[in-house]
Amino acid sequence: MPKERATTRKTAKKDGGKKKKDPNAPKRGLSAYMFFANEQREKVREDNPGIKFGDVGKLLGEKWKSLNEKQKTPYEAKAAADKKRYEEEKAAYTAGGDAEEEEEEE
DNA sequence: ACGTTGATTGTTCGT
DNA sequence: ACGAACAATCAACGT
Repeated sequence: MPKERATTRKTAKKDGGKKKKDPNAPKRGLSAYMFFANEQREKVREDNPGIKFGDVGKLLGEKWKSLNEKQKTPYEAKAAADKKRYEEEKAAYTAGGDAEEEEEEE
């Protein structure tokens, strides 16, 4: 079973991240929801003037799933495109090794 | 080979 | 600035 998610990951930790697994930290790409929210956020709020995050968030989630695969397609497509972006970092991250320039000193 | 985990992404709103 | 519900992700790692 899935573990409970309290949604409290560490966002934007301190710069002095000391315990990171990825040396280059190839942040993954966005998620379909991210794109979906990017477009719906306006619409949702527009339909619910005065609505707050708590409601918008739930509203968004409901609609998100309400979409047909076809409707999510554009979002998924972006997600995939974004993932591709990440793929790049990951590639460099994996390729990295010794012949890679890296200026990260503190 | 398979499964788990962890890390991450963006929105809104308020404090 | 960040935290929290909302959802996806999915790549790397471990066994």
